[in-house]
Amino acid sequence: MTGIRDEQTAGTDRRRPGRPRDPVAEQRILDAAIDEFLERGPARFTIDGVARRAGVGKSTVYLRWPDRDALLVESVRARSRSIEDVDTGSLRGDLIRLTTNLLRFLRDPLGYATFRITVDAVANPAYEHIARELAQKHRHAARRVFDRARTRGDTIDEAAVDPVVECLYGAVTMQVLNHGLDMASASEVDLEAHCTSTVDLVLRLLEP
Amino acid sequence: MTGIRDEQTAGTDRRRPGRPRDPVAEQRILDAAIDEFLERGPARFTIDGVARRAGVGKSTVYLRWPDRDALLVESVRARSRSIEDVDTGSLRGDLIRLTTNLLRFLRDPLGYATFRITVDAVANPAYEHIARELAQKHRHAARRVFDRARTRGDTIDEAAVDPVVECLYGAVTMQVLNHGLDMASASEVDLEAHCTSTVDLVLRLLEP
Amino acid sequence: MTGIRDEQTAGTDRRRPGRPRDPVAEQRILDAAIDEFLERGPARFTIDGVARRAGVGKSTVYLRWPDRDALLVESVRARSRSIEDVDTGSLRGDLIRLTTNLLRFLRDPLGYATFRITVDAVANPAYEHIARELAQKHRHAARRVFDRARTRGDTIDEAAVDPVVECLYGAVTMQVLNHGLDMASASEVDLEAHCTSTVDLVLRLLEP
Amino acid sequence: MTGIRDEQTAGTDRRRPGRPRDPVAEQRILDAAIDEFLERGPARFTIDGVARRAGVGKSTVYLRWPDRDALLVESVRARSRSIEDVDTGSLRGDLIRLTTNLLRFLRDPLGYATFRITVDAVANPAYEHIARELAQKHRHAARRVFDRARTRGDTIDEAAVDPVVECLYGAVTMQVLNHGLDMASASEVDLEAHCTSTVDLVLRLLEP
DNA sequence: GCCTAACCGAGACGGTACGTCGGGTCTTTTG
DNA sequence: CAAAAGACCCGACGTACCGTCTCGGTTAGGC
Repeated sequence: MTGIRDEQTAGTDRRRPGRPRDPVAEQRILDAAIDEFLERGPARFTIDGVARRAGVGKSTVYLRWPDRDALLVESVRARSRSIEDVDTGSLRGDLIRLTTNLLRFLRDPLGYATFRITVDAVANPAYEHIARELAQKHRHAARRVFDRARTRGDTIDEAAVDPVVECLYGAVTMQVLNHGLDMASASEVDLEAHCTSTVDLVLRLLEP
Repeated sequence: MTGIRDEQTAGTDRRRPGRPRDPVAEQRILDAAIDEFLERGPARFTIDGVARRAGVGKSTVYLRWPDRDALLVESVRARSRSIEDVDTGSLRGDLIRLTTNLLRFLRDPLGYATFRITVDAVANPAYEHIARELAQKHRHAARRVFDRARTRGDTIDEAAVDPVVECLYGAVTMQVLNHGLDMASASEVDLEAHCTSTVDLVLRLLEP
Repeated sequence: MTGIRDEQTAGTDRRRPGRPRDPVAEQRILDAAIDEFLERGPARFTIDGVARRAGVGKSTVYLRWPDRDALLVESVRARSRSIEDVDTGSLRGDLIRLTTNLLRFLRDPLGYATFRITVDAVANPAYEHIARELAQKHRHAARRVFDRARTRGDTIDEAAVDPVVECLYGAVTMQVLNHGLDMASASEVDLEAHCTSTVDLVLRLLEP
Repeated sequence: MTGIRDEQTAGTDRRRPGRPRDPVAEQRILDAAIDEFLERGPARFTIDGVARRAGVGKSTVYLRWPDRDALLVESVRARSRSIEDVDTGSLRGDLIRLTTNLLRFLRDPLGYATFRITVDAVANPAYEHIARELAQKHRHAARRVFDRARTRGDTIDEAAVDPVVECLYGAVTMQVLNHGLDMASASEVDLEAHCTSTVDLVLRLLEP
């Protein structure tokens, strides 16, 4: 999946004329952007600050990203923990793992930033791309889990699959939204326990 | 619930000395703020713009709201449809109505704005108040629905109530997030149909 | 003669509501601009630098002057020695004084800057105003000198007056242009001596 | 007189190894520079613009001229009408021709540009070379005129020669400065008439 | 017929300044 | 004597050039 970053090579792998872009600068900018983001938050995230921190001219930044928002999205996207696949051997285990992963993701500053951007995307077309990408990732992860369950011979009420996934993801999101500030110090164990109980509850809906 | 707005008269109806506040200014600012918000979105919402639009000096705004975020919150809050109580005579009917209301709320620009502010509240303490208020409203609405169900003699698995509500609200939120851009033209009937099927699904979880 | 500076009160001496422009800031900007100009020259003269030096925000500068050129012109104009009237009792004395003044003016960095701006004015309309003003001043000064001569009863070839003045001013300008860099250390006495000899020469042209 | 342009062959006419410079590029750059200069003026004259216009890389420009100012000077110099010698058979005729030539030169955009550069040269050492060169040309032209007059047996007040030339050149310059904008449409005949009357006036100063 | 060196175009690089805009404060006049 | 108006300082925005640099590729003479 390509990023929002302006692509130097458009539709061709042929080398473009002129001095090639410095790949080191690219990484330095992204690193600086992450630091800037984590230190100052999304509102006080500044192109000037990123360029200064990266030891790079502003034009070098603007050559790659069209504006502040694009850099913000890209830098967050580049670092946010991806939703890796899970395979615990059972549908229940997979769903618990999946849900816990999402909860962990949302409680991480970068993950939550990604979520915020996703939320903004409904109103801000600049963010649409990253939003779609994230939604797709989550859908794919869920699909794989259920595909494996079917392969194992589990009997599943197919009509319930999509709504159940929606409920699970939604319940986790609600958790973070409603208790985000209070559960700041919740332990990993608590997270998993909560996810387990939620999964055990909705699992009944999948029985035919 | 009072607003965040600075109050001039604190506990007394006695006329305060000095020039009285322009009673019209308040409303003109709020109206202008709403317009500004709807036209330019939350990120490009500016005090300068609101003041200009309202035909008012910036300090007139700052006299009433401490900063940009406070005005943004207040103006959105003042206009966003509140979650009114529902009573259809059955738990199922109430939940369908409740869910449909939330879906409608989130699909309205101002309602969605309120949601975005709630999301930002996790990172921005300035928004904490409105976020808590909204969450509380939703919780209360749900609680009333279930209280009435108990009064009617319905047998409910009490342990499942909170998770089920969380799932319902979460599922609706996921709907808007994932299909927000695509379902722009979905009809009212579709909304209700979708909510009905979701409610019918999770309703099984409440049976003891 | 008013400057190019944006006028706050347009067509009325009535005090405007709101905080008035800080007259101190005005002067601090002009002083800083002069310093900036003298230290770095017209090409490296910078609004950022002036604002920094004056301890003033850039917007405070842009509130008064529309752009870099306007501030440059105004600051130079404000300080450049004006062509004061001279009255030595004789036409010859007056012309020597007038010519020496112009020579001194042109050899002073600010005066020369004014001259450069005048030269640029032919191509750059932004400078037209100051150019016309300077030319007019010089014309008036010469006119007064000759008016007094006529009053004293001197017989003058009227047809020669304008060309002679043109020659005198032009000769001085040529001096500065051609020897500007070399005569950096010329003394005041030298200046006057040179002007005297030129005046004595062209004075013959005024005899009827 | 050689230009400021970097010379490829330093002190030897021996062919240097490597690819020789493209002689066409040289001319294309100069042409583009002239166009750029005439369209945008000296202040907004940019190397980027010249290179773009000439269809040439920036390095090709910087290989030949050390910086923006040098290219500006060279391009103007290369095109500005040179002060050719004049020989009409009489001192009066020569001076009229000389003066008219200068007036025409100054009223031409490129000629005036050269003059502006000369004026800037007093403060900007980068322009010193072209300024000296122009002054020298003018001095030589005048010297030749007077040499021929002496050869023809004219009796001339030698002490008055230099000041008179200074006055003539100066008067023409003043003309352009003061009336530059207004006399835009003056005809060739008018120019010559004005020069004639000025020459006729100052000619008296040369009689011993 | 390669080798080497300088040129060519293209364009990225770190900088600096531009003129605009917005946030939140401060200083006047107004009611 | 507080409200209102608007100037204040600050600093980021995105753009445009500067003069330098690094590419891939071209064009000659020397070997």
